[in-house]
Amino acid sequence: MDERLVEIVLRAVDLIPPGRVVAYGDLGRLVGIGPRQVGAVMSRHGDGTSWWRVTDAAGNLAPALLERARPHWLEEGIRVKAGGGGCRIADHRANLEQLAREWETAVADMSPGGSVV
DNA sequence: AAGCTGACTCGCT
DNA sequence: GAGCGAGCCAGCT
Repeated sequence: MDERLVEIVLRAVDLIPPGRVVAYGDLGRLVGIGPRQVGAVMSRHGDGTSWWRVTDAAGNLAPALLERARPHWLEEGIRVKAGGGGCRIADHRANLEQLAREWETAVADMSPGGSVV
């Protein structure tokens, strides 16, 4: 796992606006890696970012994380599914095009001249 | 080197 | 909508 890749992933997470959510897969497609790799990065370096804005395609998270994420969701006005599951990602999915744009800018800013992905 | 594991996703039932 | 299986990529034993 390239540290550089880790950074651009974390940048992408930071760009997700409060009250918005994206799926691992979306993030993965954005930066050019697989969904599980996004999860792997988050697992190792997720602390220090708004990791609760990244869920699986169904709006769920690993059980342990669900507990910690819920307060954040409530605070940001992200609706959660009845039954204590995850959040309603379908109602809060971030604008991926806009996210992609901002992400490119952020990455370009952090690494002038380097080749990404 | 072979196998297991995981903060995933998709198609089928 | 929920349960299952297969595909997926990296990292660790």
